[in-house]
Amino acid sequence: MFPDLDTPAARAAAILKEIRAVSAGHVAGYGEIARRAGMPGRARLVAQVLRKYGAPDLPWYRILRSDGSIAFPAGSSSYREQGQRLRAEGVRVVKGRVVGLKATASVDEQIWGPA
DNA sequence: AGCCTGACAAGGT
DNA sequence: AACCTTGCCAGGC
Repeated sequence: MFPDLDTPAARAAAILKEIRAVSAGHVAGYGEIARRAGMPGRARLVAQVLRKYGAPDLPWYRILRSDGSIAFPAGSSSYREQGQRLRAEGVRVVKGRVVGLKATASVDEQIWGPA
C-alpha cells in the first residue's frame, strides 16, 4: 500500500515535506501546513513535529501563527533567532509579528508572500 | 483507558 | 491590536 497517514512517522514526514515547500521570503501558518499535509485541524501536530524533528536544513522559521506572529515566548533565544532569520530573507518583522506580506492563496489561508 | 500537555485556531470583548 | 475562553487532537506517560 501507499504510505498513508496512519502512523506518527508518516504524518511527520508529510508535515516536514510541506514545511520544506515554503520558499524563501514566504511564510505560512501552522494550520495551513497541516491542511496542505492532508490533516486539517491539526495545527498543534505541526508544532509538535517541529519541536521533535527539527533539522538544520529545515526552514522552521517560516512557520508562524495564523495571525502572523512568532510562536515562541517573546525574548527567548528561539524567538530572536526566528526574527533574525526572517529579516535575513527580506521579511519585515515588527514586535514579533510579520508585516507587509500579502496573501498568496485565498484570504482565509495562512500563507503569505512578498507584497 | 485516562489524564495532561502543547512552536495552535477562532470567536468574542 | 490585545486578551481571554473554548475547541481541538495527536503524543507521551
